[in-house]
Amino acid sequence: MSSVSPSAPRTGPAGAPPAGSRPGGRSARVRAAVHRAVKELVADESGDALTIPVVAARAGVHATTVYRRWGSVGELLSDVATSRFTGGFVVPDTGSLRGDLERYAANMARDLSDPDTLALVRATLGSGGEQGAAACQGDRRQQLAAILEREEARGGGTPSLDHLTDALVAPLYYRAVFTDLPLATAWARDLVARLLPDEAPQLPADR
Amino acid sequence: MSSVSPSAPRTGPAGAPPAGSRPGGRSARVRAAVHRAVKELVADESGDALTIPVVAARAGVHATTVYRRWGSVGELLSDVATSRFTGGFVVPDTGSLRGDLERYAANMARDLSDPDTLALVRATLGSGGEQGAAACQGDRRQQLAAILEREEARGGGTPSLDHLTDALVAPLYYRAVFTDLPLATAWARDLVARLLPDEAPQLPADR
DNA sequence: CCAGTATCGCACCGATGACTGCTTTTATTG
DNA sequence: CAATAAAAGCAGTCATCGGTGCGATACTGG
Repeated sequence: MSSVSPSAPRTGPAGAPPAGSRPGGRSARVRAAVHRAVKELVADESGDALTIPVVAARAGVHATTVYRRWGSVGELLSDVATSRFTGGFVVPDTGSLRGDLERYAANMARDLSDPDTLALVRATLGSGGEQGAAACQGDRRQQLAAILEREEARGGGTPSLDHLTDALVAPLYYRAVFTDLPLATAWARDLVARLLPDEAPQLPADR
Repeated sequence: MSSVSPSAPRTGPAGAPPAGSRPGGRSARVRAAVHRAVKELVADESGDALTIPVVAARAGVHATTVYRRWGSVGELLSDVATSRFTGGFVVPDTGSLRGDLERYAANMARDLSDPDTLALVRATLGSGGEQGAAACQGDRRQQLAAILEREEARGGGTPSLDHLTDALVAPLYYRAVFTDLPLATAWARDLVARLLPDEAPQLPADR
C-alpha cells in the first residue's frame, strides 16, 4: 500500500538538470550535496540502511526535498549511479583497436576496483531494480561502439559489440561484483589478448 | 548504533540444518516457510521494502522468530540465496568437456532467466554485502572444477578455472543482472564455442 | 513415557521512516 | 528593480520497524 506516491509534483524526472525549468544555483547545489551524501553513506557500509532521512541529514538538506525530487531510495540510487557512470572517462584513442581496448579495460578495472564504487553498484542493483541495473552501465555500450566504429573506419574486421561485452565488460563486472578477486590490469590485458588472438600487446607499460 | 545484536542466543549460525542441535520438524518447517516468503516477496517486486515483519507475516511466522534466527534482512537474504544456489542441479557428465560445458551453460542460462531468481540475486547483492555476493554463486566454482578435473583425468588439456569463469559464468551473470537481453541457449553455446576453439559442437539438440 | 531444552508465539515499547500542508527563500523574467 | 513562480525549509502526524521479556509448545534423548 505504498510505493506509489501519486501526488508528488516533481517537475524534472529526477534526471540531470531539470529539463526546461530551473537549472539555477541552489537546485544544483542541493543535488550535488545529496549525491555526495549517498556516495558517502553507501561507501560507509555501516549497514546504515541508507534511508531518505539519513541521506538528507548528512547532505544538510531537508528530507522533504529529497522526497520530492527523487521519489524513493531506488530512484535516488539510480540517479546517482547514472551520473556516476556516464561521461566519466574519455574513450581512449591509441590508434589501434587493441590499444584502445587495453586502455579501456584497464580504466574500467581501476574504476571498479574502488570499494566505494562497488558498494554503489551493489546498492543500486539491490533497490534500483531494472532501471538501476541499467544505470550502472552508463555509456559503456556507446563508448565501446565508438571504439569499434573507429576501427572499422580504419579498415580491420572487428568483433561484434555483444562479443566485446561478453569478453571484456562481463568479466570485469562479474569479478568486481560477485567475487573478491583483485582486478589487476595485467588480467584485464589478458582478457583483451584472449579476445584478439595473435600479435603482441600494444601497451608495454601501463599508463 | 545497530547492526550488532550481542544478545541473540541463535544456536545455529542461520545456515542449513542447525549444525548439531535440532533439525527437527517445526524448525525446518518454519525455515522453509520463511524462505518461501522471502522468495515470493522478492519476486513480487512491489517495492515492498522487504522488511522482517513483512516477511514474517507472509510466512505465517512471528517476527520475533525471524529476528532471532536471522539477524537482519541481509543475513536472511544471504541464507536464502545460499540454499537456492547450492546443490541446485547436478553436474552434467556427457563424456566430453565441450558437452559438459554446453549443458552446464544452458542450465545456468535457464536458471538465471527466471525473473524471480534474478530478483533474488539483485536483492541479495544489495543488502547481503560481500557475503551475499558469495552466496549468489553457490557451488559454481566447485562444480566447474569438477568438470575440469574429470576432463584432465580423461587426458586433454583444459582451460584454467579462472578462464572458464571469465568466459562462461561472467557473461551469463552479467547479462542477467545488468542487462535485459535474453539468455538464449544458443548464445550460451556460442560462449562455449568461443572458449573451446575448433571442432563441432557436441549437443546438436538441446536437452 | 518422561524430563530437558531449544524454539516459537504473544504483548509490548521506543524510535524513526514516510509523507503532508504551509511558509519562506531564491532564481528567473519583463 | 519588481513581480512571479519554482524549489527548499519547517513542523507535525501516522504507520510500522526493530527489539525485548516471558510464557507456551514441540522436539529430542534416555
